Amino acid sequence: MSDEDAVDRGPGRTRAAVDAWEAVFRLQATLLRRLAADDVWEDLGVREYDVLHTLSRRPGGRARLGTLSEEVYLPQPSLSRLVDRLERHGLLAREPDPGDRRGVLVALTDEGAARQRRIGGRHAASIARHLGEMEAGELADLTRLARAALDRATASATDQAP
Amino acid sequence: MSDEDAVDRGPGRTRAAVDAWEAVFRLQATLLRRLAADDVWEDLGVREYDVLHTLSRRPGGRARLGTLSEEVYLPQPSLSRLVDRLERHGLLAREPDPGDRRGVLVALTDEGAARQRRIGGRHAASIARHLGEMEAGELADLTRLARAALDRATASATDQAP
DNA sequence: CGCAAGTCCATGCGTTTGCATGTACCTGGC
DNA sequence: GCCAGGTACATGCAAACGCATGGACTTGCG
Repeated sequence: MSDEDAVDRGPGRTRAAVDAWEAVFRLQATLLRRLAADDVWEDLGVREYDVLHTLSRRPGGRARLGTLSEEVYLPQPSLSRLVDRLERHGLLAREPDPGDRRGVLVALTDEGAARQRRIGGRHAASIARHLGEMEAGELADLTRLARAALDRATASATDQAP
Repeated sequence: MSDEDAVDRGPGRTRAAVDAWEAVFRLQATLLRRLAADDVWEDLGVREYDVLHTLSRRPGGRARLGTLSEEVYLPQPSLSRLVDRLERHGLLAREPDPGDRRGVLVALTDEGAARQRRIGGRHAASIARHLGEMEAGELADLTRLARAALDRATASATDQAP
């Protein structure tokens, strides 16, 4: 995904960062394609499932639309329409937020929760099929390092002149 | 991104795989958003740049459209239109493939190559800014493990009954 | 209280996406 | 050489995306 040399702390430093990004990018891209291709999604897409999944791990199976928007990495207007669709399919419902009348709570219906569990089980198996070949230690290390990188990136998000 | 327990070789095995996928997915998603938000892209998008970049590392700065399509993880019709746009901007050109008259070679123009270098340099710096906080060892391990995972995933793509 | 500024979600609109299909070309068997 | 089947790219069309904006509500300050 990238090129060239740059500043910061050393020349190979940039190269190492770029290599890491490229490797992670490639891994995610091909894995996502494979997972999406696996026939586990019934009639909805990966993004739709991600919303159901995220809601399912929330107390009460509901969350504010804005919150959800950040958690599933989807811009708010896109999520709003996606919720429209899932609502039409009866998998979730909008409710007014009692504490803030501007807000909207998105809630999993029973059918939505059931659907999430069915798909979730198959999806997990699918992931295991694709990554299961890795040794347990490698898998754990990959998880740890990816989380570490995410932490660093999140931390360093504090720049830009105000 | 996922849930539940499943089969394969053990119970925690699936959990470990799911955790790894989730960590990698999150890392890529937030990093991609950050990188896309960094003001280095002039007037084109990440996907457009990816095409220029991929072409730039090819002998002659050209490749078959189909080949390119796989390398940038973009379905062929989508790439075809994306090439339309870049062609309109004068950054690349279509040429007939001399060896196969069905084929189309996509070639970087001089302007396209120059643009790629400019953006590439800034983009690399941007990556270094976001990941540079990591220790060199961690960065190298992350790269190694992501590549290993990709290899395993690619290898195990040989199933499904014929 | 009253109002200016800010937050939250929905919608208009132009662009991009991707599936399904069409057209041109290549290849192998006869 | 010819034709059936396969491959490569383009295009029609419906869906989805995302930015910019609009309308509803909240908050904080005078």
